[in-house]
Amino acid sequence: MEQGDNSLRKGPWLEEEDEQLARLVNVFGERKWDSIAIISGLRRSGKSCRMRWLNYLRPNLKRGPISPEEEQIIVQLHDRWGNKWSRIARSLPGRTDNEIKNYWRSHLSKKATQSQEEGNFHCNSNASHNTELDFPYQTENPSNSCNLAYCDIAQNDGMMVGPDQYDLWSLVESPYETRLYDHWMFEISSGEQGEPKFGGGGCHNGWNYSEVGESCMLGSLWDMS
DNA sequence: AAGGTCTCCAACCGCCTGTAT
DNA sequence: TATACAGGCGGTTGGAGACCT
Repeated sequence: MEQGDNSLRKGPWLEEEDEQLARLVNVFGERKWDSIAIISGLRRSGKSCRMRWLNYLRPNLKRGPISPEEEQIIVQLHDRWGNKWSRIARSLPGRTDNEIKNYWRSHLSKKATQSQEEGNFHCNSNASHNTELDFPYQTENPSNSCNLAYCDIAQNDGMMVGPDQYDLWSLVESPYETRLYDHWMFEISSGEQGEPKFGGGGCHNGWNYSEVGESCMLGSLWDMS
């Protein structure tokens, strides 16, 4: 599908293209995709570069089949949010929205249709109140009411990690991170028990949380510093 | 073994939103 | 405030491999 010298390349990525893109992203970060596309000399669109990075090259991506636990989470969150794949993906570190979308279409949509016809496919009350299913990254320590919001922030910054893998305090080591941390702690402490400050927040099993990630993203905070 | 069909998934497309000027 | 541009998102497509007849 290549034409003249000025035409953009399409189709599968070559190994050399992947390497070149990864180099550029490591230098410039996950932003300015059009610029990265031009500088790289890959003759790919910025969108194509972004897609390739997010869905394939990004570190910490999980490979391999979706586990039954992940499937359960997908089903549950889809039941709650519908086709909000990127939002669902935020709850599954290492999985991409594209991957989840594909998995849903190929594995779960039929199941859902069948079960709905049988009247038993729905987020049942047991599942919807199961903290582990709702919030898979909750740690063993319930005294830390920040886990959920913290996890969401990490994912919004493209760091696909859970609290058990990530050093919470490393967030406060640079100026912008300090602002993020201050903002985050403020939002957390502003939420009242059982009364979420943001739409996605709430109180589960005595835990208080708010989905700070939706209103406080690192990208915008960078610009504040 | 060969041809047809199905499944999966990487990649593209177009629309929408947010941000910069 | 208006406009242009970049990025994000969900829907769709096309190709490769698996499976079936």
